[in-house]
Amino acid sequence: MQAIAGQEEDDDFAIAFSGETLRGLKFAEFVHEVRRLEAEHAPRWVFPSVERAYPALIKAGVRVRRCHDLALTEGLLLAHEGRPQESRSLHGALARANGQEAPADEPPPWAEDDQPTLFETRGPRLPAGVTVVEAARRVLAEQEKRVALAEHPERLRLLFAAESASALAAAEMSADGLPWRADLHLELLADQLGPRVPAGQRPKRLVELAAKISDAFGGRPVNPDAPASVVRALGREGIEVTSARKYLLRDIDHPAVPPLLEYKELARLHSANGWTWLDEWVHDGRFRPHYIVGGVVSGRWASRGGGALQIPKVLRTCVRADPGWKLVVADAAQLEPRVLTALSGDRELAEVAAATDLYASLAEAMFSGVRRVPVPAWDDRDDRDRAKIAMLSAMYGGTSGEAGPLLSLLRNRFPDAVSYVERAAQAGERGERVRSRLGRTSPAPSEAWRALTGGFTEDEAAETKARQASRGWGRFTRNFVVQASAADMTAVLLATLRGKLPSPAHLVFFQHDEVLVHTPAEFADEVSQSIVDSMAEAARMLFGAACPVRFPLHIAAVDTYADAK
DNA sequence: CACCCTCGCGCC
DNA sequence: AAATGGCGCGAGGGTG
Repeated sequence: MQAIAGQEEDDDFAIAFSGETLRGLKFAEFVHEVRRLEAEHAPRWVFPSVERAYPALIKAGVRVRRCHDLALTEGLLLAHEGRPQESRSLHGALARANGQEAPADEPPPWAEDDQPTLFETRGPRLPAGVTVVEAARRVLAEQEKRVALAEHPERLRLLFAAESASALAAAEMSADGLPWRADLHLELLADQLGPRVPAGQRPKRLVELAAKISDAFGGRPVNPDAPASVVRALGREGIEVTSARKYLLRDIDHPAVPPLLEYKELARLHSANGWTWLDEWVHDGRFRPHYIVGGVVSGRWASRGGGALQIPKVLRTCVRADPGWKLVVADAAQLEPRVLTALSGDRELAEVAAATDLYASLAEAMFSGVRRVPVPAWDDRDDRDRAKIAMLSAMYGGTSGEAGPLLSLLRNRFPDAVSYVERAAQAGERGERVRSRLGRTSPAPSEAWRALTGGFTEDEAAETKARQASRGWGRFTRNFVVQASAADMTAVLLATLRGKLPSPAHLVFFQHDEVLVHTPAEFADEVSQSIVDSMAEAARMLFGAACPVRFPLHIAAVDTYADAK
């Protein structure tokens, strides 16, 4: 069963279901109808945009199980068809369906200066006389035609369902919020930075460290917040560095370095997650960031405001379950190399991936039987680290340091897996697009890139620049096939899990390969099992029942996020 | 003053 | 010698 829901104009809403269309509904009536139809029929709701429409429904106390997000699917389809820059909104898609020029997209809701009303009412309107239901129906039919033209329509349909469900999950997570103990956060800030100071001022501990740094430079004032100032100060001491980055400073023997490193760490805490952040982002014991589903080209999520996907490890102690509840934290162990294994069908590597610690197992496969020559540079790293470098180099395109020889070894041992990413890299170097397992498609390189790489030239410098640009895009497409397929998998995982969770357990956080569920303690085991089952289903839906690759999870039911390892 | 860029670093 | 992918954010510092 399918229901179409959208905002007609200004304050009027419409719903089409089972041959009937209700028009001119006021918001309260609309909410009532959505709730009723959801309870009686649990239809697949077709929304012009979940991101724009669903938060208002959640706020009104209504949640739905299934949906089709026309904007997200339009974006995926456009990318698949090689025109990712075109409008994905309902009016844009309708114009295209009618063979007209699509109007420009309106800004996304998170980029708007003032609060939108209930649903989005601004931006280009549908043509006069066209209702939102008619437009949605037309675009939906058009999408189905376009999907049918794809090489793997069934994979795209799975992607659409997973991405649409992810959009529901994202809106719900924003509304529910991540449990966050502001009191513990405040304690931690006072502990490390000193008493609270007004915004724009340096906390006591940073003032002390800045003084120490200046003293170590002979009393001349140095601004540790300004990298150039630090570089100049070191220069005066006869130490030449190209920047003030942490990894460079670490190797310098100078009395200013220890306080500088400590300053950087605390200044980061202060500016990124200090009192200002707490005031702005944590209310009523919840951190409520805004997630953007598919906000990254590879299909990963992005977030706007609050740095939701960069919660520093030191603050995870503030993420605590409510009394009587638990946080079930699950992360997919080494997801990307496993995805590569499944994508490439490398049977040898699949055997390696049977182990929970893939890199340790890979080290065994790569280095047992290799006579160990005592090379000094190799002695401070163990085999597991080397195996990891080899694998990451395959997935990221790294060649520096010892990555080159290690990658060669990996290629000899696992030619199927390595050639999979190398073919993707070569396609990128030629300016071709590549696809994930379910059909997420990389954008084509820019015109500037084509101009740079396309010409023939005698000029050696230009030749070098062209090759650099070409290789750079190859690294992007090489990584894209893995990262985007991992995003496919976690989208399916999220969609499946969302449907399995026992009420009132609910998702509260998702980050690339990790989910957090907030649940009454007595359901924690059931929730853990739901996550395991969802992962298994996701693997089967992406790669088929015969795929031998294991996708193990680290799962823990904890009181605080900091306790999950 | 707004705007835009680079740097540096947090996360995966 | 070099040339490891994807992000968001705040501060500094320059420009108009």
